[in-house]
This record gives sequence, structure tokens and C-alpha cells, in this order.
Amino acid sequence: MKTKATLAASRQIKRQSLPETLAESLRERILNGEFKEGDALVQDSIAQEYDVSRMPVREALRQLEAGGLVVMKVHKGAVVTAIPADQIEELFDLRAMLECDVLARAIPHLTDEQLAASRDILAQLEKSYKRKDVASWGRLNWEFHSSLYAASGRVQTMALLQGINVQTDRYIRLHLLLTHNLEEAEVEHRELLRLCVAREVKRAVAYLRAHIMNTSRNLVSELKSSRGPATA
Amino acid sequence: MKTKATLAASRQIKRQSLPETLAESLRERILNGEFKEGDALVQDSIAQEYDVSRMPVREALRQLEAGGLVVMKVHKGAVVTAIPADQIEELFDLRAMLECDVLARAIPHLTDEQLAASRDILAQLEKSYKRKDVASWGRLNWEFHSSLYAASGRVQTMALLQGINVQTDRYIRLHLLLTHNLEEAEVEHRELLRLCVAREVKRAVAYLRAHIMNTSRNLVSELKSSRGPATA
DNA sequence: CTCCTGTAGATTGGATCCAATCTACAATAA
DNA sequence: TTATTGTAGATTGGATCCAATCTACAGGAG
Repeated sequence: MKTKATLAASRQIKRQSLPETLAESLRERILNGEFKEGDALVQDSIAQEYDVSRMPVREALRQLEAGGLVVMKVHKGAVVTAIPADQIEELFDLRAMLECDVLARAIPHLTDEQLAASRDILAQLEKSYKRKDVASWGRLNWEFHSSLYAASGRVQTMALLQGINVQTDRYIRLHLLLTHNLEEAEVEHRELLRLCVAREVKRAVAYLRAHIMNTSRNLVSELKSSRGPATA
Repeated sequence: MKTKATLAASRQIKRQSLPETLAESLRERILNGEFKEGDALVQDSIAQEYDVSRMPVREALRQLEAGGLVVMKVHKGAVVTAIPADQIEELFDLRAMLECDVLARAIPHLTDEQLAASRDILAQLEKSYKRKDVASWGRLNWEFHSSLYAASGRVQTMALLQGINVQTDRYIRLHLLLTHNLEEAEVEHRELLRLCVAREVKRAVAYLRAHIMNTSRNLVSELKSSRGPATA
């Protein structure tokens, strides 16, 4: 070390606590559908599974609760939440509104490097399509979208969007394999990237809105039929 | 009991756990400015203050972290977050976008009873103005706004807005007493309610947007001068 | 037979205890 | 003098233990 003792960290490693790690893993399992709507998450079972005590599990569950994936009732424990179809539709409306806003702000600031990175992510995403790897699909899909928005510098909006995406992904994954909207989404992503590269703000935003609302329509109609026409 | 044993609860009492209660109290103390930006929230001190163990305190801190009021670093504890001025501005932009959306949806469904309730809340709000009761101001201000939006039935949007409002309230309270924008806000709230009663959707929405952006402008300019022109 | 009541097992909530880590300061060497 | 190193106190992270509450089922009264 040639510099002073109190120097800014030049390399930072991700040091996440046990609760965070657990929350991540549990979130993934909920998103994968391993834990279904209404399932009870028993603290002791989870603790034994991961070979930890119940304490970090409880904190992890609180984190999931904050993310809206579970609800905790006093002396009754945590259960996986179920979102009504109309609220899922609302979540997509929110995505449309917020994502269009950040995209419009981002495009003027997008660098060629960033666009190249987006292209890379899209390539990975298309690979995961073909492999029917739904798990990595969710992550890559958000990575692709967010890579286009990052240049907006709207950190608060991005934080909100990340939370919303977790919720929508949950339902997208469950029904993605059943439908054949994969190719559709693939085409739409490519066209969206093309419009961003061309810096066509208006068209890109309009296209993004159509893309999101399209996904919404497909999913919600699917949900409403599978859950039964009459609202439970 | 004339009905079956497994009957729907007709009266429900608020049964909140200790962590929730603690989180509520701590949140209020942060919003009041008792805990300032950068302050460390030491688990043991808080536990002793409330005469509980550190365990519920930790869960409460996790909840606050999820709400964005504190950040927890491994083995370093929780510190109150500081939001840069440009991100506060962004939060107001988000409020404008989302609140205008729900207001437009709500107005057609607003009942006379709901409007009467809004009027009551506004009366209380104006009282708290005159008493310089900044603490209850924050709560009542959100209650007034949300009372106008509730009829929209957009629960997800409302949840987001509640979280955003907590963040903005924090900074509004700190600088509200210093400025004389109180009368201004009072007039704006009355006019907003009047437009809702008249079911003037377009005008109400436009007025609301102006109201929010007005608050934003006042606050952000205030913040930027008090924090120093050069970004820290 | 039905409904109420009480009790046992399961599960969560909270407290206490120990280990790991951080921070600050003192001691030492260049 | 200055920078490094070592150590003590403080603080957080995690585990274990006990109390409070819930759930399910068995037993008894009507």
C-alpha cells in the first residue's frame, strides 16, 4: 500500500449476510413455483434445510414480506402471497408507465458500450429461451430491460421497477412454458434494441409500451382462464 | 354465537408484532428528524430504550431497510440513509406521475361519503397546520391525498405511493417550518378537493400535478441551498 | 349425533448467550 | 515523527433456550 491507511476501496467484494443470502434463495424458489401461492413457509423446516438457526430465516422472511412475496401473521407464520389477476394487470400498467419514462430519459445518454452490453445480454437471453431455462430467463429478461434504462440515472424509479418485476416475473414464469409467446417476445426485444440503437426515442417508447401491454394481455387472459372465470 | 364455529371475523383488532411496533416508532423518529441522516442506530441502545431484546429490534431495522430509511451493513449496523437532492426530485416526479394516474381513475367512482371524509381530514390537516404540529401533518397529508385516490381500487399503486410518501415526508417536515409555503399548500388542497367534488377530472389532475411539482420545486431549491450548491 | 371444551403437539415470538468482526487507540519500529 | 501492528472494548451475527400462541383432536355434555 503506497497510499494512506484510510483509502477508498478500490476493489469491493459482495459481502452479504446470511439473511440476505437466504432471502435470495427463498425468493428464487418462490419465483420458480417450488413454493406456491398459499404455501406456508415453516421457519424450522427452512432452517434445517439450510443448516442454520431460525433467526436468520426470520429476518429473511421479513425481507420477503417487504418485497410482497409473503405475508407474516403473528403466531401463524409466513405464507406465500397470491396476487389477484386485476392487480397483476395493474402491475403491468405500472411497468408500462415507469419503464417508458426511464427509457425516454435513457436513450439520449446511451453509449455504444452500453448498447453492446445490452446486445450481449439479449444473446444470452435468447439462448436461455431455446433451452427452456425459465429460471435464468427471469433474471436475464430484467437485466436486458434494465440495461437499456440504466443510463437514465433514475435510481429511485429503477428500485421500484426491480420490485415490480419480481412480482410479475413470478407469474410470467409459471405460464411462459405453456404458451408460445416466446418467439413473439424474442422478436419484440430485438426490435426494441434496434430502435434504441437508432435513438428513435418516440418509436422505442411506443414499442416498449406495446411490448409490455402485449405481455400483460397474454398473461392476464391466461390467468383468468386458469384460475376460473369467476373471481375466487 | 348463532352461526358456525368457523365464521368470518366480524371485528378485527390490530395485532401487530413487536418488530412492527418498533419499526413504526423508529420510522416516526426518523421522520421527525430525531435520527438524522448518517446516524447509526445501535441495536443494543434501542433495545434498552424500549426494554426489549435486540432480536425484535433487528427485525424492525430490516423492515426500515426495506422501506429505504436505513441501510444495514454487515457487522457495521444500520445507519439512516441520505437521499441526494436529485433523487428527492425524482421521488416527486414519481408521485406526480402515479398520483395523477390514480386520481383520474378515482374521481368517477368517488362517493359523497368519501368526499365528506376527505373534507374532514382536510379540516384536521388545517388544524395541525395552525398548531405547527408537523408530526401529525405528515400523516394527515397522506391521509388526505390517499382518501381521494382510494376509490381507484389501484392497491399496488397505492402501496408504492405510500412508500414514496414516507421518503418525501421526511424532507418535507424538516423544511416545512422554515418556509411559509403552508398557506399555499392549504389553498391548493382546498381547490383540489373542490375540483374533485365537481368531478372535473382533467382540471383536478392538472391541478394535482402542479401542486406536487410546486412542493417539489420549493423543497428541492431549499435543500440544494442548505446542503450547499456543490453536490456533496 | 352435534356442539362445546380442554388438552397435547407443533410452531412462532422473544430473551439470553457465545462467536465473529469492527473500531479506536496504544505501542513499536523505521 | 510517521506508519505499521497489535490488542482491548464495543457491536453485530448467529445459536440455543424458554414462553406464548395456535391447531387439531379427543372427550364429555346436551
